[in-house]
Parts: sequence; C-alpha cells; structure tokens
Amino acid sequence: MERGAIALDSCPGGLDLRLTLESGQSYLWRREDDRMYEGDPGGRYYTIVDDEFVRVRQTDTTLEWESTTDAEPVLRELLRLDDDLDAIMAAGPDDPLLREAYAAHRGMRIVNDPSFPCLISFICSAQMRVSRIHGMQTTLAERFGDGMEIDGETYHTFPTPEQLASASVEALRECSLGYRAPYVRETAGMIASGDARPEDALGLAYEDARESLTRFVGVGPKVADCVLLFSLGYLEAVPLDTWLRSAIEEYFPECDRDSYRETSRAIRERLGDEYAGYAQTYVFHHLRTAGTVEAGE
DNA sequence: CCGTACCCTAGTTT
DNA sequence: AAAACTAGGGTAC
Repeated sequence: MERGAIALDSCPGGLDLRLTLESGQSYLWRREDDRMYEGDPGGRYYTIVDDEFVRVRQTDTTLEWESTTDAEPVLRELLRLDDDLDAIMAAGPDDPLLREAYAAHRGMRIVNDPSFPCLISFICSAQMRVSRIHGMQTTLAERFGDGMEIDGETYHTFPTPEQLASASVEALRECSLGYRAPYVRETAGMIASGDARPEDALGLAYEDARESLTRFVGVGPKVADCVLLFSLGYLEAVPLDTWLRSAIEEYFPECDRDSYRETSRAIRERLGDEYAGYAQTYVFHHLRTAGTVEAGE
C-alpha cells in the first residue's frame, strides 16, 4: 500500500472529514469502528473507488491516506479539496442564518461521488433515514460486489450496473430495499445495456440536466438534484426534501411555491444561484443538528 | 398537476 | 412484555 498526507492548508477553507462524510451526502464510505451517524468523533474511513482501496484519517494539519494507488488526486476529486470555501461563502448572500451555518460547520465540503453508486444510493434514500440508507449500500456491496483482500481483510466493491441488473428483485428486496428494489434493478439495467448513463446530463443547463436524470426509474426531481450536486458537480442544485421544505416554510416563506420547480428557482435565487447547493447543505445540516440539541432538552 | 399506494424497520405508544 | 402504531432525505401510476 502507498501512503501519503495532504496538507490541509493546501485546501482553501480547510476540511472537516467527519462532517463531510457523515452529513448524508455520501453513502459510499465506511468508518473503521462502524459507528457512523452515532455522533462521536470519527476515526479512519475507507472506500473503494474504481477498484482502488482508499483509507483516510484526519489529523490537525493533514489528511493522511493509505491506498492501493496514489490517492492524493483521487481524494482531491472525491472530497472537492480544491473548492475555496471562503470564496464560496463570500459569493453568497449576506444572510444571518447562512453566515451562522457556515461558521458553525467550517470545513464541511460537498462530495463528488462516482455517479453510478451515487445514483443507486439516492434511489434507495426515498423515505429513509441516513443510517439505513448507508446500511443498504453496505449490504448491496457485500452481496453483489467483488471481494477485495487488503491486509488480510476482505472488503467489497460497490456493484457494477451489470451486477445489479442481473440480481433478482427478490434478492434486492432481501437487502431491505423494499419497493425500491425494482427501481434499482431497472435503473442498473438501463445503464448496463448502454441505453442511458448519468453522465448524459453533463453539459446540460441545470434544469435540463435534472430533467434528464429523471429518465431513470426511481428518480424524481429530488433524487436527481442529489446526483447533480453530489456527483456531477452542479453546485447550484438544491435537493428539496421534506426537511428543507419545512425550513423554507419557516425561514424563507417568500420562497415557498406550489411546484418543485418554482420553489427550487426561488430558493436558489435566495441562496445565491452559483453555489446554492453548498448553502443548502450548510443550512440543512445546521438546522438538523440544532434541532437535535433542542430535542434533547 | 394532483392524489394515493408503496416496502421496511427502529423507535414509540398502547 | 408483546403487539400495534408511526414516520422516515419520494416516486410511479
């Protein structure tokens, strides 16, 4: 295994690895102690991307890694380490809630997951809690992915489109996918057969790209926005889930519209068109964690 | 564009 | 303590 360390002062605005990986953006990393989403400090995280194993740990000043390949360029891409968080914050509107959210969760970055696993994990996310979505992806990898031996331990790749397309709906249901099982199979089949790829959306104007992704079964506007933001680099995408909708009702009532499309347009304008997805991720996370604290009182 | 059914399970309430 | 009940990052029809 190769090893290295990325100096965090080379990542403008810093990095908070745990916030980035445990804020419901990516379901493709696992924590070595298997205690994701339980609120305690993170340790080492690992994933397999393009058949390369990558394990990371954050220290005060670096992001340490060990990998089957030179992981620095991989990590820069996966964790968007070159995004200038201060510039992104400065480019947005001068809003008290937004400012507070940015300050409270410094170093949280938007992820840039590989598109197929991202698409599948967000199809699985419908009506589901983060810990269970994560569990589903782990089960899919264990049942349908390839085993990979690292230091005497077996890890599993995320299944390919072919592997999921050839799985039976029953077998997928047994991964606790529920009614999402046929969606996953159908979508994997569309990609395996070459009929469509998530990347077909690349290059399209944002709303056209969102529309394009809804061709996949199990993908409506919300899931499409997640894939655009967390995999295809559309930083203006704002996934309108129930949490964000209620936040909009409370904090930005003037943006509340009848349709997904119109509410999306209004909130993007309100949060700053270019980086609305970043703003959304911070606000969403801020309100969520604040809610947890209040609930504990 | 609108309403409803959908699969599963942890957490809560009877 | 076992059995209902509820809701949880939507989408297809």
